[in-house]
Amino acid sequence: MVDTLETRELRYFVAVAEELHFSRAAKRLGIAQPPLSRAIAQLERRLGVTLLERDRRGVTLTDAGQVLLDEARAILDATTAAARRTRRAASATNRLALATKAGANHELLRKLLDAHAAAPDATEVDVLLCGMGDQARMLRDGRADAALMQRPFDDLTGFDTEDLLTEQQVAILPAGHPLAARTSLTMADISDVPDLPVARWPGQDGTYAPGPGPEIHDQSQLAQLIALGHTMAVLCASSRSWLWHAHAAVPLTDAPHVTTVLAWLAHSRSRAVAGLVRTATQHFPPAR
Amino acid sequence: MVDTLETRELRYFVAVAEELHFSRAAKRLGIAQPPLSRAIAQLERRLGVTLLERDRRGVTLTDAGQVLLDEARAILDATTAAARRTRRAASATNRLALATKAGANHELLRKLLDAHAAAPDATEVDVLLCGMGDQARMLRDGRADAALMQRPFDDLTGFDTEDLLTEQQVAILPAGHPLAARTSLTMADISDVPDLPVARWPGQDGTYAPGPGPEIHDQSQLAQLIALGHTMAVLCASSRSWLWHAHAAVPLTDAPHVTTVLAWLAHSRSRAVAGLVRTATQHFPPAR
DNA sequence: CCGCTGTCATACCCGGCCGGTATCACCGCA
DNA sequence: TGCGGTGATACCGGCCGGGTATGACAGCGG
Repeated sequence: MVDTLETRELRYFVAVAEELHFSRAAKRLGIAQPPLSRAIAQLERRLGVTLLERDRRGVTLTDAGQVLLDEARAILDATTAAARRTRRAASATNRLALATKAGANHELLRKLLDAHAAAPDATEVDVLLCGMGDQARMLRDGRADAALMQRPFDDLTGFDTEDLLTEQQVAILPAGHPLAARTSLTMADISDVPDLPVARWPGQDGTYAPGPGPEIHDQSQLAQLIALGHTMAVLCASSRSWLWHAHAAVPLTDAPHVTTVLAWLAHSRSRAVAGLVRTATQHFPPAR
Repeated sequence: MVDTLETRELRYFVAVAEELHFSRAAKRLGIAQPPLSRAIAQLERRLGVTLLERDRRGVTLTDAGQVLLDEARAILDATTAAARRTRRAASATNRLALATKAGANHELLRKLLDAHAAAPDATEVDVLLCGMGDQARMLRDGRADAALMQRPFDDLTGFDTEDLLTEQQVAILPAGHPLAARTSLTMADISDVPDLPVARWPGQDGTYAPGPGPEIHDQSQLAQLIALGHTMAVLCASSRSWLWHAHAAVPLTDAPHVTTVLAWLAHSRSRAVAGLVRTATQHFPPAR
């Protein structure tokens, strides 16, 4: 009845719960099937709960099993994150890993880094470029100490944040398109333009929502497709910095504003992170 | 080099890191000292990091050790929470544990429970009365599924919330006191009243901030002390419901408003919680 | 109806690891 | 220079996790 879930048990359970098949899970874990069955049975006995319903035709998760699956995944992620953070704290002492989207926020990042470098207690900053919402993952799994993220696009739960810059969104169009001549547009104007379907970005699970527009992986690809007149995109105003001559940016009056924030793990006790946050609050509009 | 931190290792490390003394830690863990030393050494070898500096005159934590201590505590809490949630999911199926402060929010709680009971998919609700910010702990460690908490007093990080009721704060005074005759007060009016020092509540770590006022443990004690004319307190307006004739409540014009919120664990997948949240959003002012 | 296949559970053995006791190396101290 | 007290080391025994072999059982095709 003691509630000491060993991570080994959790690893085993997650494997079985994901495969819903003991033999496959055992192979995935690199062990034989009987020890796996025994380990799961032992876990169930210790918890006093049946986690898996095994009857003819396969294995299914019980409600309790589903709960434990979610919890176990979180715990296992936390352990690997803990190991990484500990190693980083030992090796990269007095360094700070800042995750940011590749190819955006040049000026903002420059301004932040310059301000930080000028601070008296400046720590070295390693900038980690990552794509499309990888920042949250890197922050959570301990590879980064802080990140530049965007509200309302990114999932900020579990993070503390400091607002850095709020900006309008703009439509990026081929320069020659009729809509590019307008001084402003609305969301209604740009949805369902037959010859310019809006580009689709992957969601945070890596899949694409259905739609007519092309599937975009990175910014250079997007720039190319827009210049060719195959698509258009909605981006925040600072994206203007990397536009080509073949591009046009038109403000969107009714699109939600985008706030770039400095994010870090809630309850962080890192002195380096605290220093960066402090310079950020000092060099960017402190309150709304 | 593999990053599989076993919870046993983490338990051991936390004990040593907290005691800063191998023998005491071993006694606390119920094992002998040599296996403990070996386990810690093994953990350090596997991580490739020295966590503890042992030289003459005791043991101290390295920076990396401090990082791992924080992480390990969180992970261990998560495992016990996981065990509890799993057991509750199996036993109290289709029930829901709602944590709330003892002795507050009578009307609000009644209204919420009535609305929930009237919903078509009503699950049974177990109300857990707890004192002074225990709600957050019970939510985090899996003893409760949802809680009534108050912004800005309670630490809501890690929770999703739904605002239920925003109210003014009032000063609760002895009925006979001169200030009780006023129709409104400001924070300046009530600070530093020599004969009525403001009562002190414990912080979320259980300690009291220094000050002249009496240390308060619960509401009945506070009521008694106010009625005796020994202290005063600042509470949200709904506290009027339990006032005595010997009490007087005067609105505070410049105190921050208090919002009572329904809180639950972010990323919760519980159907029961979702149902309660749905009825809450329907029966309380949906948006500001 | 009967093997055949594939599932998970059971039985049994073995080796490694965890925990125990005994001891050492070292330091501060009287 | 003993003495108390620290953590580290040496060694041993039992337990438990992992392996192989096998069983119980269901679905299925002949």
